[in-house]
Amino acid sequence: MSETHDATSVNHGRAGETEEGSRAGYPFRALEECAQRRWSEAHLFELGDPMAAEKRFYCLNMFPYPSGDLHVGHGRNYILGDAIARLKRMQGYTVLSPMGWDAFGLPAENAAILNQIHPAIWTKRNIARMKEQFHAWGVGFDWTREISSCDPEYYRWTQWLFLKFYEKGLAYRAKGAVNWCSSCQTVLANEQVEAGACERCGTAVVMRDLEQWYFKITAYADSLLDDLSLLREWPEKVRVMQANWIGRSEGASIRFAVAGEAAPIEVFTTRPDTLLGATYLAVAAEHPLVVRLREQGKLQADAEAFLDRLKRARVENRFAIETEKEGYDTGVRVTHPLTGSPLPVWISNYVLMGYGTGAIMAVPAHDQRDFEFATKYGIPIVEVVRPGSGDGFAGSAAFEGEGRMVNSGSFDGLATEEGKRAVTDALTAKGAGESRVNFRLRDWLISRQRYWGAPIPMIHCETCGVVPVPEKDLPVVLPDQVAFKPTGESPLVTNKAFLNVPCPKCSGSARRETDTIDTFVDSSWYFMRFLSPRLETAPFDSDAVNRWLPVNQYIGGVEHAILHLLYSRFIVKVLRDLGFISFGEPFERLFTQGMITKDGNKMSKSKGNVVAPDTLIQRYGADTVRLYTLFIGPPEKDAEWNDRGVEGAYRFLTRYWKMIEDVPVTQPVSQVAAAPGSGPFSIGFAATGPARDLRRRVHQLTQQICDDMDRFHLNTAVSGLMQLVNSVQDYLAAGGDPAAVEVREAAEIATRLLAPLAPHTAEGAWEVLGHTKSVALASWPSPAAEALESATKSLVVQVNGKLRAHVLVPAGADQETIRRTALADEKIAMMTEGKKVAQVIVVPGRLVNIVLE
RNA sequence: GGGCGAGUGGCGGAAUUGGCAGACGCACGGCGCUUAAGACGCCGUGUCCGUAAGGACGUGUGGGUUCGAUUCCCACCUCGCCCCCCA
Repeated sequence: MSETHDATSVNHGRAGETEEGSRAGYPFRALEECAQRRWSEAHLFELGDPMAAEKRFYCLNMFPYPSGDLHVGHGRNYILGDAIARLKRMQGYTVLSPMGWDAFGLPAENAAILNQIHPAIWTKRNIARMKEQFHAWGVGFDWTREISSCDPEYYRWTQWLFLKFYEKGLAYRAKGAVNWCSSCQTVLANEQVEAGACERCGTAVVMRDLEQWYFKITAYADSLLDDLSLLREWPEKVRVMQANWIGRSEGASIRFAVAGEAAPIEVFTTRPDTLLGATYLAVAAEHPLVVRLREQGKLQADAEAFLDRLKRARVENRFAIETEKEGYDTGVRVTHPLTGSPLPVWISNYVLMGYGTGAIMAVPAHDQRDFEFATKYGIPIVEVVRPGSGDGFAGSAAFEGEGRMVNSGSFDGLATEEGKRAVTDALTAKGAGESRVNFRLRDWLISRQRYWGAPIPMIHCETCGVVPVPEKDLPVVLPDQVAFKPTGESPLVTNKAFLNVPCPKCSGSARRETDTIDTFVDSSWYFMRFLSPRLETAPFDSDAVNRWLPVNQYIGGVEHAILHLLYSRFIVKVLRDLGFISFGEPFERLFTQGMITKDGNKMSKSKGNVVAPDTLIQRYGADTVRLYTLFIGPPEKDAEWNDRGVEGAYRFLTRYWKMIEDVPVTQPVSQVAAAPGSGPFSIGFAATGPARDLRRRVHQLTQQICDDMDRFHLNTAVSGLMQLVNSVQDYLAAGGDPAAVEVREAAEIATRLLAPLAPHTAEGAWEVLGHTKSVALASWPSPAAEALESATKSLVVQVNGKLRAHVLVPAGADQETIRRTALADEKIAMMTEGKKVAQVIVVPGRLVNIVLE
């Protein structure tokens, strides 16, 4: 800690030296420079040896994609995290608050294509710019631990992760349907598809089958779902979203034998009890049966036209509320597993290949979609469930409720739950099905035909097949020299030196995998790398990681509620099962902050409503921007930015600074109070009078602000601080003694409470108050019990629930005293005169309610 | 269609467990300071009636529970977000 610095530095230059000569204010610029120099010299934000820390707090903001300029909406995230980190530090924790860059990704590559600038240079430039902005905000990260996912020393371990997954059979290669733009000749992420068209060129996107790499996240579906219950300190909303995404449902798997085919059609249903009501099967256009029929030329000519139309419509209508159901009878017949009767197989657009098996048994009487389809195409409808009371299937709509089975032979009379079991048992006995749990979650497609990502560390050998790159050869370095113009293959194909390598197994000629790893993999483990960012022998130091994780507080946008947070949980679980770490969840407490809007819209460059922090910081100072950002509303909710509101925050800081300057410089209260033998009152706090009232008020507000901070109610913590400063001003305006020790104490408490929120100003104020150590390391205040004490208590008196009077009673008065005092009140006595009092409710410490008959 | 939120002054919002609705700030109005403007300071500011004292009403709508409801329950309306033919 630096103890020697120029104590007068912050007093130079009073306000007003900004562009607006008339503006009163405070010397925020000098304060910022002084405070930031001080933090940096003291290495305040640096963790040092992670194993040395006893009381630990890992506070993490989601690392950003370095897209360039940050706006005030981004700032909210980091200011919030910084405030929490600073709070925890003052509360005595050793805090780890690192920052890094999710630096691989598409925008860099698009910039390369558009502006002829290499993604690496573009990314580096943006990182430098954003780092400057973090500094300008006074956000304190441990920059000695900075990481960037596009550095070979980082992505080497992303590749290592891939190899470990591959070894355990959790990474595999398979054919899959992907979004394809025929004009750009490239695969698109779902996010890049806008209204069915390529976001860049507007060409209609089509689905195309490609060999892709997958991570087997479905193997962890159960534990990802079950462990959500351990995440008590996550927002309910996020847990629900993840549970829905995983989408567990119980039912049965049923196989229908296909006439003339060896492979049966397998369907999943949650209502096996309705099996006897099934009158047809429907399959998705991409279903293997359809593919097979096409290959064998068994489809009529009009079928091709139908499939083509479906495919196009699927893409175009992906955002439509409801699409008209369409079908095509394949002519194929399957056998009902229980009755043996033939059922037609239709292709329909309402069956999705991405869910279940891509085939359904259709029960028109008991599923609305099937009902609409059967009605349209004249397919028979058979009622098999009848409710105990109320209306069942009536012919105008499907009945989807529960009841007793009918028209189902020996199953008739069974209730829905019994029926499900009985039918499933019958199927199992025949070898035509069994009970089954189905998940909506699909395996994670991680290959990208893109340049700016970590190369998948695999080699394709003509003789040995797919061979992993040996661990010792990592990283597989991404070459600089490639052609960026999209061709349908990864740009890496264009670099022959990269592409052609000897096979690690047989040394024969082989080709590198040219796809890169989805950047979501990069960001699924970075929080562990921060503990040992330069380690060259492993992705992370297991001891340090086991000591510091799970992350105590994770902060980020709710838009990551599903993918990033689910993937991170998955990777952590796998690493635990592989024995690398000892914990199974990455983030103990999650906070998802709301968006900042402007004119009712999300801030974005395209909308032109971005509020840049730079000019605001220039004009009002970083602390004003920080304070307003926190004051704008509850951090978890969206909030509307209002430039006028910034003025209010500035005015407050100016008033606060004036208060600090007006406090006579004597010894700091904390030092006097720490003198031997001095009790709380021995340094001269008044026992009664305005100074006593001020002190009580200050400590009440301290209590409120401490609670608010702990509960993330930073908006009300700011308002509490405003009230604290106001109460000192009111005291002085009423003729209170500025030299009173209560004023000094208030100034000191206010400064420490302000330190996490407006750190530069608080740092300077602390110095003005005569302290030599940084306020960032001062102890967090707590209210003094004796300061909160009061001889009397004001209670509310209601008559019939309506506020009528206030009465003053001695603190701790018993119910009878309170009751008598209330009834004796002049106004209350008038109101109750001549009326019968039916009841008197006394809530000690709060109110009295007199109920008249 | 399903899930999750949210509806409080002119605006952002406050109200730990059911207990003084509108804290704090913005904006606005008045006054002071100023030649003036700005900045700053003081006062006022939910609606209606009233000169005032005071009173009535009031947290999306309707009902309920309660001595007491912004808070709990039921129904409805509106808005936002997410997943969307999930079998």
